[in-house]
Amino acid sequence: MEPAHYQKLYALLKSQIQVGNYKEGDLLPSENHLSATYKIARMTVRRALQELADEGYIRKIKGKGSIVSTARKSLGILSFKGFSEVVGAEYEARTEMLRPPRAQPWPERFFYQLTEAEQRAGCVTFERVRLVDQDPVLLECSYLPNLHIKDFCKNPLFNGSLFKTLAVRHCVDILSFEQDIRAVLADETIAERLKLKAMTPLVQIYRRYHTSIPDYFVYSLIYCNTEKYTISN
Amino acid sequence: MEPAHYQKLYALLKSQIQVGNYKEGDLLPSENHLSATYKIARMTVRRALQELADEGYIRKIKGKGSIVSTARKSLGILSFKGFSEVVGAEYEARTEMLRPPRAQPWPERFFYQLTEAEQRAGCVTFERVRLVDQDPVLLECSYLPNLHIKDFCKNPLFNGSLFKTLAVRHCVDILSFEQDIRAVLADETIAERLKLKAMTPLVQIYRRYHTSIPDYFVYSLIYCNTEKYTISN
DNA sequence: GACGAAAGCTTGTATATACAGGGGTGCTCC
DNA sequence: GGAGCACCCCTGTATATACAAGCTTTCGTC
Repeated sequence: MEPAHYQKLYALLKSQIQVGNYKEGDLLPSENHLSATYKIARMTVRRALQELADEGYIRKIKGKGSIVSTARKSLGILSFKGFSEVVGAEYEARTEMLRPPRAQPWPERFFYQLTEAEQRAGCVTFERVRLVDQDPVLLECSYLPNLHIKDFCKNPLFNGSLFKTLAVRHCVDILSFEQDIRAVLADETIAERLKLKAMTPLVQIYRRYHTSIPDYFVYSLIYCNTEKYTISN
Repeated sequence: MEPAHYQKLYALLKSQIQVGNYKEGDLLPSENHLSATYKIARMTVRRALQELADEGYIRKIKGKGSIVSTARKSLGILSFKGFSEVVGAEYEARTEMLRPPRAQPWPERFFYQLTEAEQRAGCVTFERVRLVDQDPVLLECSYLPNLHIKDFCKNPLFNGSLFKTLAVRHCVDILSFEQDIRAVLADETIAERLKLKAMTPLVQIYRRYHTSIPDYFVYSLIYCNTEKYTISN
């Protein structure tokens, strides 16, 4: 069945934002303008804009218009926050690719139960470290079922972002996630990667991201050193 | 200014659900029925129901109706999940009040920056332990600014739930929260409360809950033993 | 020139109406 | 009695219209 008008407009505007045709701070065409342009009722346009606003793609201001806002609303993407003594300081954050994307079979005893289709497809996996002020504070291993992501390994990540890469190049949108959090002691492998003493307490996070494609999930295993910074979401 | 019709209907239905006039699984009156009862257009009713659905109070089913669903949608309330060997087992969860609610000044060096109004009002604080299968796994210290919560300390929590107490008795709704997560080693005090060895890694969570009252926040400091269970949200 | 009112844009709320399509009930026909 | 169909109630989508209210610009008056 064909998608509803409001869904088509929603998808259209969203993709334009993601690709960058509308940039952060830009004013979207007004509701009446969109209504006239696409020959649909204003209430239908409003419905599409409402969904964009709910997901944080735009911010609507009465009397003014709809403003594009890249900052997705509370999808709980990990971010860091300076702790106690360093509050207010400025950070330089950087991400390093430790192990570039490669197609391979899933690890044995994966941390989430995989469907048979996922199991068969194998996975694309890579490993990144995030550094704040030269300190490695986060180790992230990402796992994507090798489906819907043709040629993923052939190019570097779009803007250095996995989510943007999936959205722009593969039409896969991250909608939400579930996560399991534990506190663990660093083992030698991780201690070496994060340059810390063994037995340092770390936050370990298993994540399963839900996408706009039914039954297509993206997985991450994350280790965080929270001595100097906390994890916020 | 008077709230909009859809907001009034939204608030009315929400409170009826919270109080229990509509129970989980119940069918709400149909949109046309509500429209006729309250003499407002069906589209306006739909708007109210849409908000309830967005927040997970109801689940709408085409051709059937709106079903009340107590389980709030992903507000990220902490829940536990059995880990590896215990997946599938059944748990008996219990909460114990270690230190009952009491009004007192705020602790020195509180983990979130307080406004002057909050500082002046002082706080109501209490401490609870959550046990799973007799094991204490979570220690939660809650702090509420002593405003809008008259006689909070005089009665036990409604249904044992802080959020339900605030909603039903004080008309304060929890809308969202921000949190800071760290991994720490248990000190002696906490080790004793959670009956574990010192130096066990714990997940420490600072939370600030946003409520339906502007500038009114509820705070929690949480310690979790994640040896056997993980934290999900 | 400065200030203020008015005009003209925007989004927000509300209504009435229409039709599509899913769910459930019950009836008819076999 | 059972399968299938018709009907009714429900939510989903879409439209046209109206007015309220916020923001910006323009224009006119002082």
